[in-house]
Amino acid sequence: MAQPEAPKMFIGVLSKRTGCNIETIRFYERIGVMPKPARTEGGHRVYTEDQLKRLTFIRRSRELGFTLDQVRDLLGLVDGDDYTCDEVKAVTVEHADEVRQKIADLTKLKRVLDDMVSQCDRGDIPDCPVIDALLETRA
Amino acid sequence: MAQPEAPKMFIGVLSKRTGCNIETIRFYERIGVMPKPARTEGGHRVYTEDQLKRLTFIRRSRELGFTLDQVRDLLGLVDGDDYTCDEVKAVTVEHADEVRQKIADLTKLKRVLDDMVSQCDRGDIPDCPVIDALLETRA
DNA sequence: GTAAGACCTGTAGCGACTACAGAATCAAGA
DNA sequence: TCTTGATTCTGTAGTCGCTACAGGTCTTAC
Repeated sequence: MAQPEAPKMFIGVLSKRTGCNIETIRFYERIGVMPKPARTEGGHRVYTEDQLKRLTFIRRSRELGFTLDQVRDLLGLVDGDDYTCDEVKAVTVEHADEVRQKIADLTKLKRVLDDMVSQCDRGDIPDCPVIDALLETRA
Repeated sequence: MAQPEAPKMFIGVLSKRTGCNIETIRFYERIGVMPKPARTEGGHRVYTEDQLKRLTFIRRSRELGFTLDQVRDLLGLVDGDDYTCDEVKAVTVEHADEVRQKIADLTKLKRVLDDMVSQCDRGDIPDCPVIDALLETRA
């Protein structure tokens, strides 16, 4: 029954398959969101398909802007194995709300910046409305 | 002509008048965006109104999301004293553009999160569409 | 056997602060 | 003048999420 051995999944392959940079993978291991993988005799990390799945999960979560703490929460739920949809939803809704707030803040900001710029069209004179605005004490 | 001495502006007062936290003021001094202020005999920092103006400028700029590098640029222009409105405008437009991009990115993100949540309303069953989405390999 | 490439550990850096500890100074009241 | 309590001082280390080395070892194809 000796199967032909599949080539071992080293960190470089994992990196390519997940799009997650090698240094980052090792960093995730160090902080404990990724488990310590098996090693070759020489000490190279060898990963399983399950670990690839986990890293994909982490990476996707990060792309969606979850903090590593939130990722830890999500992983904790999934690891627990008896998570409910509601629990996961709670984390997600919380995050969505933070994003909403950030968008609102940035939108306000953008308006102020645009206003400043639009007063700026007087060319190359040194008297600048942007500078004036920046020197104003906060309302 | 000996005027009654005005009370010296210590760092605490500067902090309150600018809304900028004391540690941050010292940090700005260390990295060189704020000048080294005068000192009392005992070594306490004493600030001038000009320095308050400068800190206000920095703080306002940071509130508007300029990076410290951009703030340095702006200060460099103002310090040079012969800056033109166009130069200042360039920095501001560049920043406004970054903000626009950030808003666009976050808006996309928010949509994905909302989508995920909206599929989530099945209650407390463990099979969760958010988790499924996170496990998917990127498109 | 050799050589190129991938991998290893450990440490330090980024940006923009923030948070101490432990000592010294300042200013007002008794 | 002394004391007290608030403020300030310096210096260092921590935050977040990586990223970038240096200087070595392992794997693998030729």
